[in-house]
Amino acid sequence: MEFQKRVVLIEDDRELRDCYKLMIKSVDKYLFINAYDSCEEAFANISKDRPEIILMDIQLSGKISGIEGTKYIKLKHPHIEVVIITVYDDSELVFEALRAGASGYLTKSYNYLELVNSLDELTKGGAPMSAKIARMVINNFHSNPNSPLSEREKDVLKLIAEGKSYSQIADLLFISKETSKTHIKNIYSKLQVNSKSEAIELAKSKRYI
Amino acid sequence: MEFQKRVVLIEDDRELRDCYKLMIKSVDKYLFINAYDSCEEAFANISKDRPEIILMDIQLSGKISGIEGTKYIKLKHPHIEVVIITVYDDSELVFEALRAGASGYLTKSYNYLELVNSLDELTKGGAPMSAKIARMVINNFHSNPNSPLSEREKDVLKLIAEGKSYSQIADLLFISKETSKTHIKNIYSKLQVNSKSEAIELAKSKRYI
DNA sequence: TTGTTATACCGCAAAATGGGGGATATGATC
DNA sequence: GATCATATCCCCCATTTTGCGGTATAACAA
Repeated sequence: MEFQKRVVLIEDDRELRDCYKLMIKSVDKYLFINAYDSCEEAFANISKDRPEIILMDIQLSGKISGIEGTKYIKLKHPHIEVVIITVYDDSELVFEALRAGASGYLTKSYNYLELVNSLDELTKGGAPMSAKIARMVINNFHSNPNSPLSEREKDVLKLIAEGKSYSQIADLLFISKETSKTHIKNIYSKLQVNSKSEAIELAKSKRYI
Repeated sequence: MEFQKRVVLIEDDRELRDCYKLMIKSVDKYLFINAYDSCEEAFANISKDRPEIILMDIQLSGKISGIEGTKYIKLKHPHIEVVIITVYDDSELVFEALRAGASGYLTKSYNYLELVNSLDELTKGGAPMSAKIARMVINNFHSNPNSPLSEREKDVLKLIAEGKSYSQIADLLFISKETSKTHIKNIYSKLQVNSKSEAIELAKSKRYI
């Protein structure tokens, strides 16, 4: 049937693989094409399988990790939606997977409804995420409301972080070069640092900007 | 009842206000405290109301916008969870709201289940988002797989964007200063620019890094 | 009244930058 | 086997930037 979404699964745990397979097969909207236990195998068959959605485990026994695999897929077949399924919710791993091009990130569960809802979310243009992941992703945006920097100083520091020089900042903010230098001196003194890189590092780690 | 979450609504459309009020009142888990049509009024009563969740419209008739209001709340009462409810899904507005400290972002709907599910998501530590918003947020992470830069060059450019000097980059990557200069020269030539700021600007706008 | 913010100026020595040149070694790709 | 991309390293040089030391004014808030 043409309206069905073609789904491929990459997961090296046999039990989980069978479980997901059953869940997907039971829904009309999705057409379960194949399951592989490594990216290598999946990629060898990708032209034949023509998946629209790939469910990808992140820790795989093969040479290619789920993150590397995601990068490869988005490079060669950008229209394919990759959803990560994993037990790991380490923040760096999550953000790496998203940077690699994943369209969703689910922490493993045998819950039937959760998986099907996630596929539905994806199909209607969403980005399925488990609750904890969603919070991590949102928190990534939050800036610290207790920044010691004034609004103007934040403006200046943001431009510093974009690689602008004092003179460029002056031009962009319609102030003199000396004023941008003064702002930067004040920023350094507030943050107790004495170079651009330290200021950027501290401000980013504490989310002052 | 102590287990109930205290909810305050800030919304200046009377019809929507009544609608949300009814929805929230109908669920045992949530205690509808009050509805206001401006941040000013809500803030005047915040110590009395002691809300744990604030549902906030983004375009308000008062002087304080929903985004300003969110900033204020997260500054003075960081434990309060703010969820934005709005008709607008302009990407800059969404990201501004999230940077301001919002824990969720819902595009308005009179759908009962959607609202209650969202509050439940929030309560269990998630970040409720409408499908389209979730995708916008995730897309914000995606890096361009067609970057002309090599992995090493990306490493170098990322450090440039952190304000590091050639010598600092050399130390961090365990290469000589001359090598970092060579990488940067190659980056400039690939991106057709000739300064740090141009390289950062172009690379960020095209998501090369 | 004191403090913060935003603006502006001067001088100076050290550091960084951007451009020019050239070099070697390792892979992959053709 | 030739070519290309990548990653590493070196030299020179003029110009700009940076960081630090000052000082100063005007607005506004606590």
